[in-house]
Amino acid sequence: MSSENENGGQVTIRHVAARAGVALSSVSRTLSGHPDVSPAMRAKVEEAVKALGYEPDFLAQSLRSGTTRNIGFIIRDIANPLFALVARACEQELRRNGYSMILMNSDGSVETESKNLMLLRRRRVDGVIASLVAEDSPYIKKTILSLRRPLVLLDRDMKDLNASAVITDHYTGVFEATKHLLDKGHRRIAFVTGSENVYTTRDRLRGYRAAFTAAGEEVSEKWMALGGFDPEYALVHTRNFLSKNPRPTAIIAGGIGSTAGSLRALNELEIEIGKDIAFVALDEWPLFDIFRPKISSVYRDAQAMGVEAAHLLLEMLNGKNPSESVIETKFTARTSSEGGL
Amino acid sequence: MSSENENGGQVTIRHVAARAGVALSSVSRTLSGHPDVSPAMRAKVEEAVKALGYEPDFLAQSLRSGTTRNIGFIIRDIANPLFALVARACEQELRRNGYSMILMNSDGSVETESKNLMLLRRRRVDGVIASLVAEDSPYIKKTILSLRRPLVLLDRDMKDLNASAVITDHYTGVFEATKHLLDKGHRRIAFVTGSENVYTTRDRLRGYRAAFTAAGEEVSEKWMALGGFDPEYALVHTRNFLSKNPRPTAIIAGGIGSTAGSLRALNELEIEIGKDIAFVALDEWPLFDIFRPKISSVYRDAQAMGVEAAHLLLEMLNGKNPSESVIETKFTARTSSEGGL
DNA sequence: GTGAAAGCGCTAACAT
DNA sequence: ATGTTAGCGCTTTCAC
Repeated sequence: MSSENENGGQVTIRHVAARAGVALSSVSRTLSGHPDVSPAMRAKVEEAVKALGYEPDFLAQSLRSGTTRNIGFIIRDIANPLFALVARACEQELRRNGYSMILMNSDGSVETESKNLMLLRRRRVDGVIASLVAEDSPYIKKTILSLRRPLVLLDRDMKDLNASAVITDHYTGVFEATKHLLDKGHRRIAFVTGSENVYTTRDRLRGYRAAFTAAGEEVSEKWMALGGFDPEYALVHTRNFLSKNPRPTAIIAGGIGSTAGSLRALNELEIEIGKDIAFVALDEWPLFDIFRPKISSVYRDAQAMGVEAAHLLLEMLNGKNPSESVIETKFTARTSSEGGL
Repeated sequence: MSSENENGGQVTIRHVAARAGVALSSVSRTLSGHPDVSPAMRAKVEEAVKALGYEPDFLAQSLRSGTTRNIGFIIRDIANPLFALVARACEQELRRNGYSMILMNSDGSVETESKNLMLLRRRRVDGVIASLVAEDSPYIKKTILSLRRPLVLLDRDMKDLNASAVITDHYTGVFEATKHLLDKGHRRIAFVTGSENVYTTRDRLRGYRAAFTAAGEEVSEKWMALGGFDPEYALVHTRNFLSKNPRPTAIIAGGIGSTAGSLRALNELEIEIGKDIAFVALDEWPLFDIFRPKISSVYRDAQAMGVEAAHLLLEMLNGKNPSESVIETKFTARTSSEGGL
């Protein structure tokens, strides 16, 4: 089973050829399933391979073929449970197709993200799947263009990139959630999430605004805090909203980090969701189903995102043109969106 | 910035040498900071590198040097929030030291895990960090021995492996948790978690048993369900325990998956933790702090585990001998461990 | 201080 | 059907 001989040195195709008493190329042909190989040759080579525990060197094969069967996967933070689900499904699907995943966190920094992309380029990955920190950095755009490898974006919308994308239909879910609140009579509906330099926020915002318009109500910038996906940002701004008079009667938190921050602020101030204030979370998290009170949410299938991303990339690796795949969202009203009025 | 010329072909050290009018080896020397390089040479080479956007090929360097600066990271499931924290911290730390992480999920299968290890070997990773599915598979052990690369185990205890390990002192935390319950008067304390073929469970069980012994009480196998870390297993066995008469007055769930399953069963039966039954969770999860009622827990610092794992591996890569690093645990009593009697 | 050449492990084109 | 050879992009002797 070992691919190293007793000397500690690696067993190469050379050793196999020597032991079998044949040429290097014959070993290579046999192993790669070339048609022109006699049964006698096959037997000799297979014996030697087994006896020596030979194992082809992926590195050497890569240098030769120009293809590594490695895929770069860049996200802001693998500890975000949504990304973790995407990553798991994606890795499984890539693995089934003979690819490995190089994981890199961009830590919310455009600079780190850019460095990661450049490193993946130097590592000659066959493709990249990425959830970019921001869409509006010319620096990132330049780095991406220099990749010259198939790219799949996760929930990002950028022009002139020749990339595929898995995008979420946030609009529908957020529209329904906002409409639900408006129908109940809420008017001061705070919206706390990351900034508009990612499609995720823009599409959610579109749904939020559209629901107000459909209800014949004015939407106010005053109740929007669109500055960061991290819990700290949501904590600070939720706190701030709640100190106002009058304060919001409902809160929509976009993403798991924002939800965590918002709920922390509410806890701190001993404001009960589903009673003192209505609350809706966009995206769900582990043990979501046993959280009490039950949280009204806009759900999306993160696993499907991962599988789709892998498929889109595999298609491009097979020469197909870039394309888009849309993941749907579903709003479900539960206890947390009651009360508040 | 691009490392490809207008022909779409890769820019190699050859092109740089040609443009600078020098030998290949001189370019290599200049770029690798060799001392014997004249300022004139340096200038010529640097000009050519910049003009052509040359970027050394990691693959070719790897083949030459025999070192890839890639680390394999194998876990059961990246979507487990604890592993996700470990992975994030580990990736950051490896990246800071010039290494990349190849992520593989073993999906709870010894066979997948073994295949993953063999693939990492073929990919010539410089080292492996792994949280193995089981310690008692001779097949896995054989595969690991054939790796012949530095290995760091996460919360696993295996002999004759020449591996480093980050292990958790579950004993202390679980002892305190069990003692806390015993002190309150609980005697039927159910313990639901994964099987004893991993150190994690064995060390927790040791703490559980020791607390009973210290209290002069007998521990009963009847209240142990040590068969799987997945929520389904915990769901089924918690349900089963609760159908007994008399039923347990307290439950300890080991791991996030088990906790999820147990809590689901309790919800289903409308048994309130902290009131109808006492509950302790081993390990915490995202939004744990805002979960209500507040859950009594045994906490460990997952980020520290990731950082430690990276450090232990880097040390071995620097020729040091394998060693162990211990992560402490801390029991905190909260609302959920009240009631039940 | 610089260049020429060998070779890391592999595959494919070209012989025979 | 099998062997010989060149070369993927790089670094490192070894000459000069």
